[in-house]
Amino acid sequence: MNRKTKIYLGDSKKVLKDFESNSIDLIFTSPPYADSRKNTYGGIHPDKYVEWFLPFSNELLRVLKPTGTFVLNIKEKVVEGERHTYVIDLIHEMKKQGWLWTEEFIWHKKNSYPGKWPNRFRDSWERLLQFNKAKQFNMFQEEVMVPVGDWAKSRLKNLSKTDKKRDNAKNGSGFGKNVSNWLGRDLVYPTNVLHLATECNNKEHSAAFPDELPEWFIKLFTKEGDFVLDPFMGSGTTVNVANKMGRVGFGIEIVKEYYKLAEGQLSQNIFVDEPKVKYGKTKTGRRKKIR
Amino acid sequence: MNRKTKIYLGDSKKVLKDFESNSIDLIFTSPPYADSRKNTYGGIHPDKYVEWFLPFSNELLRVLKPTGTFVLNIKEKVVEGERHTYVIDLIHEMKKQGWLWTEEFIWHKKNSYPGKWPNRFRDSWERLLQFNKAKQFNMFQEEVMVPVGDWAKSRLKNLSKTDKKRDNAKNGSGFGKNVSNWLGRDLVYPTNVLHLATECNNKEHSAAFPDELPEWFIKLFTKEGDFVLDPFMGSGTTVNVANKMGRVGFGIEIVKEYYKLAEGQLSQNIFVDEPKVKYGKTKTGRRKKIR
DNA sequence: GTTCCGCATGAATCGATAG
DNA sequence: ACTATCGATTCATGCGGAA
Repeated sequence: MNRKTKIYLGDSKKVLKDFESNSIDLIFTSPPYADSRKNTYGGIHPDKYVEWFLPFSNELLRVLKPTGTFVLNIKEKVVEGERHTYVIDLIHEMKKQGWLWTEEFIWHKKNSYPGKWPNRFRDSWERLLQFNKAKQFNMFQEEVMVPVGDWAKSRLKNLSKTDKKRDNAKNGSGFGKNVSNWLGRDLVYPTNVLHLATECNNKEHSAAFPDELPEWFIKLFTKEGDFVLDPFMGSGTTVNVANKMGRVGFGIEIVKEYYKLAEGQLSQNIFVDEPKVKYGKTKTGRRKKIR
Repeated sequence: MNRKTKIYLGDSKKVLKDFESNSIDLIFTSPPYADSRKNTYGGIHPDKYVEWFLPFSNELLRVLKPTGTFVLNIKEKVVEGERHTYVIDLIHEMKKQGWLWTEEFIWHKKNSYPGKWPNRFRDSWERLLQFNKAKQFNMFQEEVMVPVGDWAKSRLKNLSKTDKKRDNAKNGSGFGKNVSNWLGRDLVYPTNVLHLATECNNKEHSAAFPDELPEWFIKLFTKEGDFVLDPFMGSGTTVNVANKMGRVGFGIEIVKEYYKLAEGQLSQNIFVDEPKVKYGKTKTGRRKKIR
């Protein structure tokens, strides 16, 4: 198997056929939501969502290592005043395929989409469903420990951002690794709620999640050199982060426009890794803008 | 119908038979969790949970007003390394009964139960499933507005405590109503994530939730004089809070020990409401301790 | 180089209007 | 009647320009 980060343009169901069975350590993805991203995959109707998704999850089950983990970022839409059931239906059907539904993490979004309606408040959270092939899976809990106390969450957020910048400036790789060093001590294990802000940077791909999201799960479920897959790559956040963290990232995207975005991001990231542009201000600035 | 707060000792399925149809404005409850509170209703096995719960929800559907709301606090247990599906199964079955699954709020528990396991982190959130009989239901959004900005959550917590105390000292009822006045302006609507601490006050009933939880939903879904029902009353938090807020509370509990707890709490609360003990420090202190 | 302020902008949802 | 489109609503965040 290819040991270098690589992205593919095409349908995951087909592209994955060339992937070896039991080869991937972590699958982290945020598939197109029902009725969103209409250009992609023809825009899936909520009632057809499960049926549409199952062929993908079946192939993902095959390529995942027995010790690997599949983290699915998803949230059901409101349809005619009710939460649609396609997500909980999907859990049932994936269990039938052989997946274990190990855990449900919550992404508590600090800045959720605004709006006011007579019958509901702003939706401020998304599901991060953890699936596994076996009850024994790799989990490196120490890698995601956080400072103790009330201030932990906001502090961590600021820390990780600052830390990343400084770490990038110094060696251009493995950002976030040294978070613990900055605070030094009194670390505790986190919970199953992640409290992160969405990012509004990415003008060209609206559905991007913050780096911190895949970063957290990559730290938790993989070690350096492991294989990370995002079958609905989008603008490539997961693959890019995985690559920066010294993992081997694989990304698949069917929309050429998004693929190109990811390609640009990734090549830039690799470029930054080269010694000669270690202090390249222009590149750094531009990378930041495109994210 | 009885217009005074009242609690019943018995099985909700039977007690509710005497309740009029379409009479309750809000049902807020945290039923015995699967395999928890084993004395209650014989301790329900996760695999039997849905089957066990449906007769209750069917009766609740009957007594709820068409404009009313049912808020169900629940979280699935881990069984053999997996999250059990009885909660999502329950959503399906309740929809078949005629319930609308309008929304899923998250209770993000600030101080979750401690512990460490090799394959999962501490569970730090619970579901608050909102069900309705009709798409048009009462919702008084202005009653739960919060201060803007980063400081909102911690600020609100302090505010509501102070406010409650001062409000109680002055007139002994309707705590929390004037929260907005203390800050004065810049209030925003909240989201569907509630970030509250659990309370460990109640030593005698382990499954108790904080006052703020029913308080928030009572403010949101009812006005003064409305009827609030908790068919799995436990130590009586919901009924007690409802009563303090000028609503008519109905509580049903099958375990005599819990019923007695609730009875003691409630009589104390009513006692406090009487003018002559307006400044009774002892009573206030004790009530606070027992919650 | 800071800090401060104004402004645009979202994985949204409802209800009304148009076809 | 049923579907598609559009305007109104709302707030945390990051950006750019100004002091």
